[in-house]
Amino acid sequence: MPVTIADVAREAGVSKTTVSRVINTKGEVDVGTATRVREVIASLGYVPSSGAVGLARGSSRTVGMLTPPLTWPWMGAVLQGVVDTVEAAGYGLLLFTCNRGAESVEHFTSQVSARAFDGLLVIEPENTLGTITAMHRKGLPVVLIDDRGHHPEFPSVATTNREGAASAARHLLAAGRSRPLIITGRRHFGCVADRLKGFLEVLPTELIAEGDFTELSGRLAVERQLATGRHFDSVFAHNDLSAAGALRALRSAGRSVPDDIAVVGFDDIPMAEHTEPPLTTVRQPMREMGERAAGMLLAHLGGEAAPDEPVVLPTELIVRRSAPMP
Amino acid sequence: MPVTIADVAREAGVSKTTVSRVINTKGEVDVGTATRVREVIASLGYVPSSGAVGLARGSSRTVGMLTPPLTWPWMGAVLQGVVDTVEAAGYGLLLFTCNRGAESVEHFTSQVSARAFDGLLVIEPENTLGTITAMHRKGLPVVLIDDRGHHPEFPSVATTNREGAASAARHLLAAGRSRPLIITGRRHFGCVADRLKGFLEVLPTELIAEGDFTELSGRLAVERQLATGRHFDSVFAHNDLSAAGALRALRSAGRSVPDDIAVVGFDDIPMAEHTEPPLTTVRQPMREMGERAAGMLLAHLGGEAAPDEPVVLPTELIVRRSAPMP
DNA sequence: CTGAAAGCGCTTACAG
DNA sequence: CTGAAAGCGCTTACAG
Repeated sequence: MPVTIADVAREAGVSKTTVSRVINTKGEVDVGTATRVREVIASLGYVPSSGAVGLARGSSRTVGMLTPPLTWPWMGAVLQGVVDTVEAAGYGLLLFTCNRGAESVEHFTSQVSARAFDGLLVIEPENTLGTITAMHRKGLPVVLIDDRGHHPEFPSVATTNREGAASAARHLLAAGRSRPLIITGRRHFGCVADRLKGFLEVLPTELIAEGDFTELSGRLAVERQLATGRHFDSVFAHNDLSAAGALRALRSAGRSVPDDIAVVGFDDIPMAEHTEPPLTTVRQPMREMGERAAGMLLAHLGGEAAPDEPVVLPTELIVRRSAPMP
Repeated sequence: MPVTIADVAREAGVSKTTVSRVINTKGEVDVGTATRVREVIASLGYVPSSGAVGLARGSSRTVGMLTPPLTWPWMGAVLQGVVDTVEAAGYGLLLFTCNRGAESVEHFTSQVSARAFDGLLVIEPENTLGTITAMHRKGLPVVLIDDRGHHPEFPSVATTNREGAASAARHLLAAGRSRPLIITGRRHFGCVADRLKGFLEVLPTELIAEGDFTELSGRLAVERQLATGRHFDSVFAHNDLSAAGALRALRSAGRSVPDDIAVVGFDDIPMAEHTEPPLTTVRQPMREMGERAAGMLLAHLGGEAAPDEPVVLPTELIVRRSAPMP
């Protein structure tokens, strides 16, 4: 039903080969012929079938991306960075999410989807790393975004978790805070260990509550700490969501931020500007991470060797009112 | 290099036809043969090439999605709804963004990408509607998400903008507010006209400021209104971002929310829970919209007739402290 | 229950 | 500068 290259060829009175050549501007073609072919293409509204092109060329000019839930507050930025980069290179982006746990990963792997893309971008695969590694070993180019501490055998891009946390600690220290409460993410994440280490090296404390990156866990951590009656003068939360929870708990308890207690988060999600007071936080360049990861994958597909060291992008301390400049 | 159906056939001592049959569980196959083939598939790690399958079958089992910037606060929810639905049906999702304006739409259209998908999901195409309509007329199934007032010739899913705004007005009225300031989005959006109308029918006012859905525009609208000295006792913002701006401006000016001025937003983005005070808002079921739109497209691809009326999902008033129950 | 062969819509040496 | 033909990896009537 749709118009094919054969239709164009017939209409223009040339061979399919010639049509293909003008489309891909490959090899010499008579200027007159080329114009005529182009006119026919336009008038017929011809668009090459990507399936056929991919089959013939042996590549799909598409990259896949496997993501955690898209409702995570920083996913939009990463995704935007990836899409921009991929699109600018004339590639397509095939999106997968592993919401439904291991089952959906199986699905993902064995689906026709495999080989629908030339390379794969992965964010925080959790229980997926084994599968991904297997695919990588079979020859699928893979780049990991925001490695959380599993050091995979493929390239990855990360941020300076340790140094970022250290900068938060230095900031609090400079503001005269000496008894911080740390609200971590799940301990098995590599980034959590790094942030903990970076912070503690600068500003040691034994007030450490394990959270899970949710607003609720931040709120609970502060409530429990207040209940113990043990003094603290600041909070360092491992992400902005739990920092927002901490802010809320402090306000409910009648503590003033930052006068009584300063609060620093991590991520700089859009919400961080809008909490009360606005949140001082360690910014992760999520969009840039998406761009870099996509760029690395594309370069690899283009034949460049993959870097064997993880690419590490710098964090930046964003100072707002929850922990102002001293 | 990768293993093909021919490799499997050879290894299992059968024809490609038979392999294809066991993969697609089509036609009768001897149980023994089937098991053997499956073993070979597993041991070789064979995965069909989606390009070849699509070419042979004439469909790609992939849907495309054209989106505005992914950093918009409610995009994650829509996208998640779409991905879940599409994945559950065994389809892939190809993501496109029209960041770079008309040029990127051209690109999008004429790219190999066209025909890489069987159907297209579109959010708020702005200047793209013409192109999309043309593609639709050529036979591409299209579903529009969150129609903003261009009533296209293809199916769409929307929310009850008018009734949602009316519910906000009734809520303010019940709380004894009679002088609202309305902060709209761009006037040429259909949803803006609907929200304006729905609100004004219940609670007329001549205090109307045109905004553009940004935090800044909400802040400025309130600042200007305060500068005029004209009294107002509430704000109805056409989205949560500008409502957040309004909250900030009111706080800076020393006005108490909700005591002096009640504020109601629209959308219920994740941030709405975390403003100070938390925002009363008209919730749009973004995730459900994504699910429904994807479901409609899939059903259409499956042969069902497209509904000729837009599907309209109900909004819901979420009451928080910025405009509490009377 | 199974296979040989044609065909899906392209690209790419190979000839000319 | 141009074309005929083979081939990419599948599926699908058609025969048996």
